Amino acid sequence: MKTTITDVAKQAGVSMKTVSRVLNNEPNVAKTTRERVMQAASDLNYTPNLAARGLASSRSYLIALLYDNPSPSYLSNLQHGAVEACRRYGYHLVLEPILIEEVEGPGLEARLRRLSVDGIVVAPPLSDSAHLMGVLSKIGLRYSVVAPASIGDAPTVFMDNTEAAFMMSRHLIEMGHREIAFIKGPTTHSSSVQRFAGFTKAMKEAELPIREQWVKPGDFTVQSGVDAARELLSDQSERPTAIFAANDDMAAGVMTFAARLGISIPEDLSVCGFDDTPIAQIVWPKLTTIAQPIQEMGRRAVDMLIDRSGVDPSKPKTLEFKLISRDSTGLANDVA
Amino acid sequence: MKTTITDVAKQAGVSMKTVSRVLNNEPNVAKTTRERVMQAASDLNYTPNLAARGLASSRSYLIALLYDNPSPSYLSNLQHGAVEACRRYGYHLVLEPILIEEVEGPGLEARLRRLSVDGIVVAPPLSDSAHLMGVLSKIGLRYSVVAPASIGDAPTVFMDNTEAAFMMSRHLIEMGHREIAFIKGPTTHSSSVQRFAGFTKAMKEAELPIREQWVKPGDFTVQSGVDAARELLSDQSERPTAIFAANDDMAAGVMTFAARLGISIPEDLSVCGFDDTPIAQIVWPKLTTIAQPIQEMGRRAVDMLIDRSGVDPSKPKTLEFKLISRDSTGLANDVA
DNA sequence: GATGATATTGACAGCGCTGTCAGTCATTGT
DNA sequence: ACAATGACTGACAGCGCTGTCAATATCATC
Repeated sequence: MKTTITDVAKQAGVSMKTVSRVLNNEPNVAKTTRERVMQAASDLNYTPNLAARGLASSRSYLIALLYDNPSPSYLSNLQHGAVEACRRYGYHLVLEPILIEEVEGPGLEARLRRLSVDGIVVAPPLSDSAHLMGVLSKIGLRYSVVAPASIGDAPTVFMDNTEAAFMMSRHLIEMGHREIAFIKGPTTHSSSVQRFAGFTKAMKEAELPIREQWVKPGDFTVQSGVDAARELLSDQSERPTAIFAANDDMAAGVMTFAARLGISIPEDLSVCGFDDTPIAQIVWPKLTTIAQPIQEMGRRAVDMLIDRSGVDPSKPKTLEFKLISRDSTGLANDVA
Repeated sequence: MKTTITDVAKQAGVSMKTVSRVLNNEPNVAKTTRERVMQAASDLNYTPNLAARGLASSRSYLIALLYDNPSPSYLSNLQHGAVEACRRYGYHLVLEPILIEEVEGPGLEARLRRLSVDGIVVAPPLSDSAHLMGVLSKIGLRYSVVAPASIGDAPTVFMDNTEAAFMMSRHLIEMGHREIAFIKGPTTHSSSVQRFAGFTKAMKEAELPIREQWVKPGDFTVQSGVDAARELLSDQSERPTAIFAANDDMAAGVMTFAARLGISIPEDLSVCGFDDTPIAQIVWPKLTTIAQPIQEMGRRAVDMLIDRSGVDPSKPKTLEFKLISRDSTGLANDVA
């Protein structure tokens, strides 16, 4: 037999409503009453029925995380931050994977409607989809966005990819590199577009030429890094002294390929990545990269959803990145 | 204004109950009625209110995943499988991280009680805790376990770590290795204990000696792999020809250290890992390892929770592993 | 000591759905 | 033809909680 709020009320000698007030930390309950109720509740091992509470108050105490399989470590960090924030507020996080291909599909709206959660956190790359945001707004679901760029008018947590890539490029330039190659990410991700933009900006500012053949496409996989490296490094007479890969996996691919060619890092070639995934510390030498505060992003996204005081949707919250200089970048070796 | 089941009933000209029957796929509804209701529901863009449904039927359509930050890729795979299975049944997965230290603590029981989900999937390493299972049973929560070993009488999904490690060891032995070192995982994980047991068994069967100084402790981190490798490889005159690390990260650590020493893999040294994490394909040469069907485990764990037909808790479901032979293992080079 | 403001409490009516049970048909068997 | 079966449907009473609103108790003020 499940104990209900009525049992507690009886035990404490008060009305159901008063028990409810105590349990929800509402004001205007006498201190002694509050204590009596608390005691009764713990005596009876009472736990509220979430469904009933939800039905009566039309809240679910659930937040959904919408994502489309990003890298495990990204997801795991974001989740971690989000769950932590949820717990602070007594909420729970439910997982809702949505393939980016499904976003424009017909079933999406029904699926989101059916969700019945109090709020939604949209993670990249879904956060690039204006269409998705539109549907969310239309349905009237509250949501916040973890995004590389701010779109729409929902609360957004933000990291300046352009600026980060700019700093990283400057880091290389300051070490004397002039022949810098770049491996791009998928052009559908706005974050990878921005990373390239940051690189371009730094090169322009330093009045260095961007050689077309030294800008390679990639898709964020290790393999695409290897492929790009093959093209970049095979011509001995014309080699860049540094390669900036738009993420760590591709940078790892570059390092792998360089190792096979006997090119030593960072003496003959500097390599840097982006994201500071676990792999950055696994490769040898350890990878210079950009650390994003992903957990913090998850936390903030949930904060903005639940505690909307002081949230101005028009002002996305910008979080700081960190350039982590490890061992894969070094002074340029002019011997070309 | 949210549309309710009453609206649909009116629109279709039937009773609420009949709408409910249609929506829940209950039998004994005339085909034409069913269609009329469906039509009405979709016309009105109706979506059931989960809280109300939950209150009335005392089901929540939620499954919780209990975990204590395993590696991101493990978690991500398990989740993926679990979420997929949940979706098939119209359930959702909520995340419930629990630190292993908290398991014995006082707040745990209250926290689990408060959960109000229909079922719980317990992931390793929490699944090693008999105490946790005890609490779960006591509360009367239905749960299933993803575990390296079967404990208690809950439905369990199972992979035979011992057997897998045995096979891997045999793989090395068959390639002519006799001097094989082993790097253990944390002894608190039953899976790492089993992996070592499998290794021992294979060595015994092949009548090969297990040298004590060639069995090193580790904690599943890359660094511990590096440390173990340092001890294992620094004495040139007495080097193993193969190293079996109890997980991929440590194997990667070994490879990194070997590279620094100029030891080439697999010519001078064979290395193998366990788990087939993404890193196995990132290192060079690619790592020979054991692939666990983690996603499948997540899927099964949820299946057993929701569709209990044909589940015999006393017979844990054993899933198959795969030995993936890549490039980090090769024939023993007898030149010692 | 009377007045209004404020703090504290409870009665009651649902929230939107499903379980129970009873009722209406159409179909089958004898 | 009549009972017995089974298919189909609906009325109704909650599930366990919270919102609303009214009632009462307490306090400060002049």
